[in-house]
Amino acid sequence: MQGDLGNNERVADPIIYVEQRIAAAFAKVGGAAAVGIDTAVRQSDRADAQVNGSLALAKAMGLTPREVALKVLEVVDLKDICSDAQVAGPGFINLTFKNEFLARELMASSTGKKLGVRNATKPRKVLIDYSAPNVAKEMHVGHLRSTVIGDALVRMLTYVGNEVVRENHVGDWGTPFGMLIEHLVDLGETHAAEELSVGDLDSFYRSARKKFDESETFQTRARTRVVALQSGDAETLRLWKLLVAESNRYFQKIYHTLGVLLEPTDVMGESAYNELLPQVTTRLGALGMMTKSDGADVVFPEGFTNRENQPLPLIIRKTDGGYNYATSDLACVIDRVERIDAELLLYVVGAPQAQHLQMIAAVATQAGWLKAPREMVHVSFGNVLGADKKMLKTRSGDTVKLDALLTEAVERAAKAVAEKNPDLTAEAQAEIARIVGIGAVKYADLSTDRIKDYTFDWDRMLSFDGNTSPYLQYAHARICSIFRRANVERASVRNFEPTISHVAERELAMKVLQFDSALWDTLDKYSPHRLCTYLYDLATSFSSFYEQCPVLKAENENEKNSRLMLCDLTARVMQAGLEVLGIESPEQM
RNA sequence: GCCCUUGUAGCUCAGUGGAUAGAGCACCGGACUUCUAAUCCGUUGGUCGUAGGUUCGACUCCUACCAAGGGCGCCA
Repeated sequence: MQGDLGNNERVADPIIYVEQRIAAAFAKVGGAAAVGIDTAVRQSDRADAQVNGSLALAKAMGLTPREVALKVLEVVDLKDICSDAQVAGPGFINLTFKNEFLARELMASSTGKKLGVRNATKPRKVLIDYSAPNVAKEMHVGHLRSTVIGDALVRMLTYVGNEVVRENHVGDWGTPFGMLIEHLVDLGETHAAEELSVGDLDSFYRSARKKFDESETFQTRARTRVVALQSGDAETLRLWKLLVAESNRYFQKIYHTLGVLLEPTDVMGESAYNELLPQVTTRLGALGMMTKSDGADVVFPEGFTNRENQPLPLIIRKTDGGYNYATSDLACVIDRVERIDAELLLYVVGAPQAQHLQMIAAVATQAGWLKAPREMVHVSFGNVLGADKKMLKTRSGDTVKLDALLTEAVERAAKAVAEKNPDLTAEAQAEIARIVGIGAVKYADLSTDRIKDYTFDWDRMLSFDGNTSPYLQYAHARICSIFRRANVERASVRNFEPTISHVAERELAMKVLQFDSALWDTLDKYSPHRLCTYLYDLATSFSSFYEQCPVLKAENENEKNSRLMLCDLTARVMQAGLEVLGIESPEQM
């Protein structure tokens, strides 16, 4: 996925800006030899940016890298951009940007529509499958990552101009519903609804399970009920819908607390694909892809083997004639491609499903349902671990309920707020605690590489030091505070072209201008932690600036306005960055 | 047995084929009559799991091995 300049948004990142000129210079110097050479301009700790292409090109041209670099510098025109461009070390070109150039780029970012972020070159219709809780089961910590990562991707993809379709693949069908409905009948609808509406889904499920395990007559009832459900018995469906509705109401409550965009209309439960299931078998049959194996209808996609090194089947129709999740997932692909016409299908699903999803993709591709440029991507993620390095559990060994987890987050944050800022009203404290607590949980989840497991640690995620959301939020709040003190409207400084002089101003300016690169880099890999790392760097640069560069007591009016402009832009980037991660930015803390 | 993922400082984690591998915590030492010290600045700390290979150049790409976790036929 690529960014584009065609949205009236001038590219703000000086590194991207200079890249085009450098590439042209390399082509001029190297001619045919330069084709395929990486001329990318990169961030550097020795200068504002560095160019490495000379080292790669030298051999093909029969010159030393330094000679190539000198030739490139002869050809390239950087007068308006760089104050310095030097060959260094074995043949790197170190670039130093003019402060006036940085100031112009800051203006472009400040007055642009999206803080310098480019729109997608070709906006796509993107479908995101995420969250996926189960009806009549509590949402627990296992649903956290899918929900939070999926929500962040929705926001980021939307921000750069894609059309995003959210789908919550709720587990609302299957054999457990026989016992759940019978349990509902036993309790009486009113009482059952009460129990479900207070969110005590686990005990409901456990009681049903217990009866099922202990009573043969209950088992028989449950099995009969499953048959009735699948054959569309009206009364059974009515009871089933009751369960689904109560559960969805509860999920929505959690989503609201968590601050994710999922709505009831985004629910596309497994049951939604029931009518498509027979079509999956007939279409695969018509394509000649299905074979009988041990009584079941299966497809053998290429490249998958089992324990005995035999071809591994994807079971489409079980020996008993029933369908399973593979069938349902294939129906999903058909629906998403043919009805919704999504071009990119994102599955924000745990890593253990990798092979299953690969098989689904393989079969769907072989069947001709998934054709380039349509693509299916597994956005996989690892587990949430406790301090013991095992799956996070409560002290008593139960799964951690999401509801309880979020409540505790806000409580812990409230304690910190009360301690640090007791002068605020109770209402203000509660609101800040909510934003900080929820933000901390989400940020902890988003800020490490999603592919890895991560260790859940209250103290660390709520700390104001290090790569945490409170630290980022604090940077934002401090800026808001400056404007409150100055009694200056934020918007009034946005057209002021700043003068960059202090080294800390420069550092901060460079960081602010990298928002676009950071966001696109994040989208490129569907890895929100990259944006987190950027925002943390931005906050660090700001904190350093804040220490060294007085704003309200600047030496003169120009310096003061310059710094106010830089502060406002920093705050806006921070706020926008956090927002696409699904995290709010309080104005005071 | 086959396949996938992970392995970086005492701990938690970043790291785009480029120069001297970076943060935070912890440890030690500094800075509040100051725009929020919920902060900042400095010191200490590394066989990048191991061994080969590709390359001008490897934490990064390839191969093998070691370790941890996960997956591998009718649950979803």
